[in-house]
This record gives sequence, C-alpha cells and structure tokens, in this order.
Amino acid sequence: MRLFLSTYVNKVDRKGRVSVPAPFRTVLSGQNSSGILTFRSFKHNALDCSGLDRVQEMAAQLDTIPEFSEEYENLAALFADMKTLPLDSEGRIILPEDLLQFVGITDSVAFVGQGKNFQIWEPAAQEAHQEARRQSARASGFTLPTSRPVAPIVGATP
Amino acid sequence: MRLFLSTYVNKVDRKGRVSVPAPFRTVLSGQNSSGILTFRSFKHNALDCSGLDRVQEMAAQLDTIPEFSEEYENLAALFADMKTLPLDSEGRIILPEDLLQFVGITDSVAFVGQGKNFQIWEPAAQEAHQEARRQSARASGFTLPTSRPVAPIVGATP
DNA sequence: CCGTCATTGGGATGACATGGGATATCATGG
DNA sequence: CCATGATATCCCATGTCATCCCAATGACGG
Repeated sequence: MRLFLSTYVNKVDRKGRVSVPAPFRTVLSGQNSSGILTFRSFKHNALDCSGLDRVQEMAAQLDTIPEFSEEYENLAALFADMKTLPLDSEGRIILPEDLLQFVGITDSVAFVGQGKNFQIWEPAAQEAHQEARRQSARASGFTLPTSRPVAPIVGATP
Repeated sequence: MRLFLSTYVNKVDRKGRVSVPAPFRTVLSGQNSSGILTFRSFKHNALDCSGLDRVQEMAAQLDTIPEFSEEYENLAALFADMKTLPLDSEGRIILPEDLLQFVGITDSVAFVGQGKNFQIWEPAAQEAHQEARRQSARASGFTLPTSRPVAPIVGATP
C-alpha cells in the first residue's frame, strides 16, 4: 500500500483550481477513488482528505448502529460536512468557497502527507504548525533531566 | 454503493419548486426510485429523505417488532406521515405546505447528506445544528475510523 | 542539450440551478 | 355530468459555473 508522503505547495489559479501533487494522485488512484473526499479537521483549520475507501468503511459502520439513535446521527453528521472534490483531466480540484475560508487559503495550498491520508493547509499556517511542533519537541527535550549538552535536534532546519 | 454526501442549499421559486442537487439525484436513480420518499424527523424540524430501497428496509424491520407495541406504533406512524415527492423533468420537487411549515422553510432549502439517506432543513437551522455537532464531536474526542485497519474486519469480503 | 512529466493558464463547451409560460390533471361546486 | 378554479406538470429560455480541451512554462533526468 502506497502512502501519502511529504508536503507540496501549489498555487490556486484565477478560477480557483489547484493541482493535486502527482504522487498523491498516484496513491488516490489505488484507493478506489477518482476524486478526493474531504472534511474539516476537528483539531485544526485544515481539511482531512482521503479516497473513497475510508468513507465506505464509515458508511459500513453506520449499518451497525441503531438507525435513529444519537450515535447514528453523530456519525451521519460527518457526511454532511464531507465533500467530493473531483479531479479534472489535468489532476486539479476546485476548493469550494466555504472550505477556502475555513482553511484560510488565499493564493496557495499546502498538501501535507499523513501516511494513510493527507491534509490541506494554508501554507503559512502549516509551517507555523510544524514549527510549533518542533518547538514543543525541543522544549520537552530540554526539560528532560539529561546531562547531554549537545542536542542534535537543534538547528535541524537551516 | 453510492452515498449522499455534503450539503447543498437551493432556492425555492415562486411556484414552490426546489431543485434536488444533481449528485443526490444520481444516487436516487440507483435506489429504485424516481421520486423522493420523505417523513418528518423524530428529533428535529427536518425531513428524512431517501429512495424506495431504504423505506422497504424499514418496512422489513417492522416485522421484527411485536405488533401493537409502543415501538411498533411509533415506527408505523412514520409510514402514515410519509410522502412521495415526484421529480419533475428538471429534477425539482414541490414541498407541500405542511412540510414547509414544519421545517420552517421560507425561501431556501438545505439538502444534507447523511450517507444512506439525506435530510431537508431550513438552512440557518441546519448550520446551527451542524456547528453544535462539530463542537460535540470535538469535545467527546470522536475518532475517525482508520482507513485500513491492520486486523481484518469481521465479515470482510476479499 | 533534449525529452518527459508536472504544474499552470485560458478559451470553449456543457451541466446545472433557476425562472416563466403553456398545458394537463384534479377536486369542488353547480 | 359539466364547468370552474387551483394546482401540478411539461417545455423552453437564461445565466452561472464547472469541466473539457489545448497550450505554455518550468523542473528534472538522461
């Protein structure tokens, strides 16, 4: 199984189209999916994206829950936020206005590989998020009671 | 299996007609249904809609419930409330006056995908409801299913 | 230095939501 | 049984937007 790896930043053209990175398209084509299924991330101003496989699994889970129960509605509500973004013949998608605003995208888009799925971010926000994680890792590293003065992590990014 | 995904808001014209979103029509046409079967939601001021297939499943479920029980009567009452909304040649439906009032619709309609079925809401009410669910899902630490579990799913078809 | 592939751009076409007029269907009252 | 009005259905027109097709640019490897 191929994975979504690395981060790509592509531009939004005047029609609102963005090229999906070719490596991601390759992975998607192996996931029973001619388009991208996307929904708002719970934690960040980002979009969670995957192929059709995962969504069909979710729909299958729905069958195991009593039809008018609270839990059923909670899961079903995810489908309301979900969108299918079809790929055009050049491998581009169009991000709907509401999603653009939610993510805060103006002129370019970061595609962030997450292994089995990927995310869509505003590039600066993504970089900041990444940096915050580095800081966090670094900070927790410093609070550890180690006696090692030279931490190789520092200065990893030029 | 095709699913009802995403949320679409369409306008009611002066004759009371509303376009059913094209993707939903596509799903419906695969569900043995030239029209929409709809009934009032138990929990919200919304309409539950689907094709004929799902209603037939519900009718089958009725057989598993003791006749004359409270639950039986409740479910059976659904069928009394149920209406068939035929699609015109442009893919529009007409919402009867009582349903319009029940949902609180004035000039536009939200079609809300729920996977195997969809709902009809007043757009503002739907947005509020959906936002509440996002908060709830976030607070309850709702986790998405993984895209490809390591352990084989019980009953999975190779 | 050239060929291939990926991203980017733009015009033309088509699909869809929407609107309005004309015609058919139905329930009601005479 | 027919007349009438209201309502729904069919048909056609329009504007907007997405999709398709074609082209150009840029990156990369041989």
